[in-house]
Amino acid sequence: MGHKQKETEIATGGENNNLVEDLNELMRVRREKLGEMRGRGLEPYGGRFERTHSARFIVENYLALENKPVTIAGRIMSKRGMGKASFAHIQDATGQVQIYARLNDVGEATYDLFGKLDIGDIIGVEGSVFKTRMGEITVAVAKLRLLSKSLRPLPEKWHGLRDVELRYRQRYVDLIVNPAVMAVFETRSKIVRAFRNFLDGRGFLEVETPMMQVIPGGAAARPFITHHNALDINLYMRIAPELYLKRLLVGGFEKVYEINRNFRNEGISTKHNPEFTMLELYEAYADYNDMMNITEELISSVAAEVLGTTSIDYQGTKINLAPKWDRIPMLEAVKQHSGLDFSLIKTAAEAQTVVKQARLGIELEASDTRGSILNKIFEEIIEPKLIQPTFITDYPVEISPLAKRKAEDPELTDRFELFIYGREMANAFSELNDPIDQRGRFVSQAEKRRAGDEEAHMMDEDYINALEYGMPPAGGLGIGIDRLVMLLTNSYSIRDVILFPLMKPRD
RNA sequence: GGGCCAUUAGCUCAGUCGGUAGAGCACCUGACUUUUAAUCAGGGUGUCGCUGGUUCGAGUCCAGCAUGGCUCACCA
Repeated sequence: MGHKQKETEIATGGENNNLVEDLNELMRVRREKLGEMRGRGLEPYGGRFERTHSARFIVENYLALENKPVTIAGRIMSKRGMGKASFAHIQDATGQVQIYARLNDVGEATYDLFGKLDIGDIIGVEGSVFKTRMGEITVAVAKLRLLSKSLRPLPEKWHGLRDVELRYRQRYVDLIVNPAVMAVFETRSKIVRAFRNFLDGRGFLEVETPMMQVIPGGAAARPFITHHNALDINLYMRIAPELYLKRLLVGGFEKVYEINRNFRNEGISTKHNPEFTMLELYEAYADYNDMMNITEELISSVAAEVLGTTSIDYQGTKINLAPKWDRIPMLEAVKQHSGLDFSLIKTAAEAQTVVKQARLGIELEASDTRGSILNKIFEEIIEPKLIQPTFITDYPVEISPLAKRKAEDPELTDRFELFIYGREMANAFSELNDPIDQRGRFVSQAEKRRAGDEEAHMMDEDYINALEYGMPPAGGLGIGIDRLVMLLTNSYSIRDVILFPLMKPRD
């Protein structure tokens, strides 16, 4: 292997690059070509390049462009040399187009350069549009410029990059060789834009609230901790923007929303990434019924706008997103599916006994309350069955510390969650605006915390302070953007809709 | 964190009973002036994830570790 290293040293191209790297044959050859080009006065990393057309535009507008000059740029994705003429495909953001170089047309210097080009190199091409004998729309090269020399070989041309670990770790390669991946992220962008358009059109104001918080509130989750050096204090990455957005309602904003990242220090799975994107919106003088209506309209209209249909296929299951969606109170859903009538159960002790007798296979803890037991039954036996969009309403107060109690039953709240394909897609409620009740809820959460529940809410005195000034009654809604994008792009894993999902570092 | 599975060339993958490393693409050399997974002739480019162990001999068997996937737990 000694001789290989010596060659590598020679092959590194720049005069001031004396690094001896352990390069394989493929990379060594590319560096040699780089050095050779520099030696002939050709700069392999070009600058500004003005294009007149995109690949797709040329392919879709052949009649108008036949024999017309075009200037395009992109990455070489395939190459076929035939002696004194050569073909290649170049790819830009819109797709691929074939290019054709003929020795007689371009001259020896350019043809030689064309021959030296590798798959992966980025080039600019000036030429005219024609159709080959086989009928493929092609740009006949007149001038050629190397814009970026690629030093690493791309994955194979028809299997592409399959190794999921490499795909996530080196998303840039995934995007180059797997067009479907780029399409997913284009759709994601369209979905988010459609959300904003919808809300802006209804008079909502987009705002930004702190990502770094002194008290991480608004959800039950373990936060990430970080440190501010100058202040010498620990801060938490937010688990939700909720309490800040509601402070804005106190301040007088009446319709606000935020689409941004939340961070939760919990497990990673096909449905969980430590950072994920949430839409939260708040509307003063509205309630959770208004939130159900807006959820239906938002999701169905975004699907119609981005996908052109409200009837989608997710992992082989047909899902109909057209309104209206079922609205079922949790008590009723539990009664239907388990036969247990919680309206007759008044205490935690009764609930414990009844659930054990029913042999539902649900594990309970001594600390479980009537409401948390009800929720466990729901999550265990009903949630997975909610394939078509379904609102489950009226959640127990114990697991809803920020939601308004139902007027008819103070043990329940004016809250719903939306389920599609057995997954929670949205969570919303009539916001609790009674500062005294809110303080009581925080106090009982703080007790849970003391008892070891790391996910229980923390007391937030400033939030209580805000409520004491008076918050208008309001409806609030949260939608998990990543999960919605998964649904609308038929993606199996959340990692397929997040450009750079968190991966454990190598080594 | 538990269980199961995977890790071999740049990529996609074979590798039998433990006997000293294979294919396709890519790449290199040559031929070819409208090709289409271009074709034809020739060339194998490797720390078999890592560390130990068993063995005359380990890609293969055993143990530990690492990374990833699935799954359960936790969550959105």
